[in-house]
Amino acid sequence: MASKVKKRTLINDIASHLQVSIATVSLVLNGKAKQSRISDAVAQRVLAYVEEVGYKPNQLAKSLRTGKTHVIGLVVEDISNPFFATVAWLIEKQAFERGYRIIYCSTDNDPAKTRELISMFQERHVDGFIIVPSEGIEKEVGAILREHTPTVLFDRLLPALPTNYVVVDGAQGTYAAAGHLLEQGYRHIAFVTTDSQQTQMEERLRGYTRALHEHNLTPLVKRVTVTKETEKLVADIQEFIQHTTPCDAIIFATNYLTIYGLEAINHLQRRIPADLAIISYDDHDLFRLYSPAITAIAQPVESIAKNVIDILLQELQHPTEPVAEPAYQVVLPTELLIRCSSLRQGRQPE
Amino acid sequence: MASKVKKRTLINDIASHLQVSIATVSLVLNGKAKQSRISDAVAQRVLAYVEEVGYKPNQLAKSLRTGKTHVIGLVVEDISNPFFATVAWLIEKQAFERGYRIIYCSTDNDPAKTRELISMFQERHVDGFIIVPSEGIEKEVGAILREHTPTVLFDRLLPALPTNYVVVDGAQGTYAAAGHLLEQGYRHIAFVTTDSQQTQMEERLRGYTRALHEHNLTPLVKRVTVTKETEKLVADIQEFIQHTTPCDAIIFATNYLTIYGLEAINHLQRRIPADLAIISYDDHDLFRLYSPAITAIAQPVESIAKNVIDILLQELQHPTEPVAEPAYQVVLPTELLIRCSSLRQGRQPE
DNA sequence: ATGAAAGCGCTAACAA
DNA sequence: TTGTTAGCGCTTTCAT
Repeated sequence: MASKVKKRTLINDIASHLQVSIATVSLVLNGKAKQSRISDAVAQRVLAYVEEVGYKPNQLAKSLRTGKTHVIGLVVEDISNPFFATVAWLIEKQAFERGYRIIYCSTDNDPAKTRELISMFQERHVDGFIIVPSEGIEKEVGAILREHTPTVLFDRLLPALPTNYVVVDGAQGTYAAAGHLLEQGYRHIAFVTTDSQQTQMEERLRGYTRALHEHNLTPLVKRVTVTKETEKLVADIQEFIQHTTPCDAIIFATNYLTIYGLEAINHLQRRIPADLAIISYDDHDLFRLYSPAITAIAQPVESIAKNVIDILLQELQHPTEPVAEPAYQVVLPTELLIRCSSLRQGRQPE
Repeated sequence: MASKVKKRTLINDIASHLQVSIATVSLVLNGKAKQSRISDAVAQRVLAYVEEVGYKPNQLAKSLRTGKTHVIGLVVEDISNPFFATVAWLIEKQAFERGYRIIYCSTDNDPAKTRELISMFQERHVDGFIIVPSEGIEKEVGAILREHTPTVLFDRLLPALPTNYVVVDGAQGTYAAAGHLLEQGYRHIAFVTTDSQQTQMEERLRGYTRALHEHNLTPLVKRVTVTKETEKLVADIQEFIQHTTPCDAIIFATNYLTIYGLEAINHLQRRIPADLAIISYDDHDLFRLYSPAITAIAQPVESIAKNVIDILLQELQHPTEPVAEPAYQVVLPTELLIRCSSLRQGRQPE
């Protein structure tokens, strides 16, 4: 032994120093002094000494023993997307206050990576899951459910699975957005979405389509193939805009599609909203700042986070009997934030 | 017992099913079959059965026994900042490939929260730390060092502590930026920074100041108080711009300061770069997209991530003797990405 | 080449 | 009221 490493304090050290048994120490530390009728005097001495030496129980050992880690696994699509970052942050904050820790990871919407992450979280024995499910992971989520690990999905759901979830009424959002554009006099409204079949994307498309049909207009839908090569995405959108005539307005189905769309529109030198009106599903700091400011269908991030964590903690504390019908399925409304990008020339928001 | 929960497979189940001892199973699973001279036949049978039933060792028990968790704690200032998000993502990717998991948390630059997070990571027995230190946590980091837990700081360092670190030469970055503005003929160049005393912020200020002094110009420095209320920040910058005359160029010391600055400039209806040239320390997707595109002092994110993880894994695998001089202290260069916001009218980048 | 057994640090049932 | 002790699931030494 080259250098003597300072040994960490153990529960044993506490007990022997104080001349009490380790059970006493453990009980006091876990707030069970009263119910085990340990004298206040002893309890005080234990607490004081623990504080003094800064003793921290080994969570690994504790978790192994109790089967509880007080850790929640949060699996989102992309933690660098402001929407997920904000929701994750709010969830973390509230969970922390109630004694739970969050560990999060991004799936990049890749089913294989999602599977790997779920598996890793299971190995680490998370007490519960919060998942933004990518396509094709019904089996894995089903397995979690079967083990009765409390789980809440958000942003989108898996129709085949009876789970708790918190989602947003995207159809209502795009329906309102299209309605707003129609009211402004736009008639050739396109919708740019991804090639994903996920529920939230299909809902957004549905709201748009319904609005157009009600006005006897033909939907103009572009499904972009999602890829890491952003240049390809931009080029794809650019080509769509160029070849779609007439087209005087576009609703983008996600905030990043809007960003690529703005780049495409810049390349084409079209003016917003003079040549082309723009609305983004999901807001972004950039949209407030952009000139002109971009109209957005905002999602209620605080409410999403609050519902998700409330449901999960409820399940964690009072596990529901595994019945066919999950107890909590929440659908929240969006809010249309009208800014300059969707207004006829000369008009002002509000 | 209302419902029988399907028991998870244990190493015991594997051993007894295969009629071998648990030691054999463990050895095979940990790749020590050869060195323990276990027959290939047995090893194969074990592997096959483990695969078949999908057995996963309990990491909690494993870690408790070995003292290794194969988890690295990553403590950054704000995971929703694209700079940290990108570096974190790159670090995670490389760590994952080498069998390590990352758990990350944001400090919001709050020393109390930082302490809490470090403490939580220690309780969870992370094998190593990657830390973006907020001010006033020398004591905590010192304690980690004393326990010989491998640690790397990045983005900024703690001058009082002999640690491994990976930082960027911010002074060189702002010096070059100021030089570029001077070359473009700007003479009244301001510098907007925060009230933080952290090394990276001081370095950035130093580079700017040196450039101006070399040209016998007076530095115009604004230190903004960082706050959650973004309106206050914007108003603060706006007031500074309004009351600083003459002023024909500004270097912002962080990307978010630039974003607030742009909002302030919009309010004031100043044109970029006709009325005011702009350069941002640290790039951002938005800056490429903005009209006009914003010149930025870009940090080498890939290189930062690679250096950080290489150093940490090196220490994890071959712990250096705790000597006074830490082995790895890396300073990386920045790159000035010249875009339209810093060019005299009519000129084009490149 | 394989098995028995001693812990890692903690909790909680049971004894005293 | 407090102490003793049997595990939680795994790794690894040592004996066979």
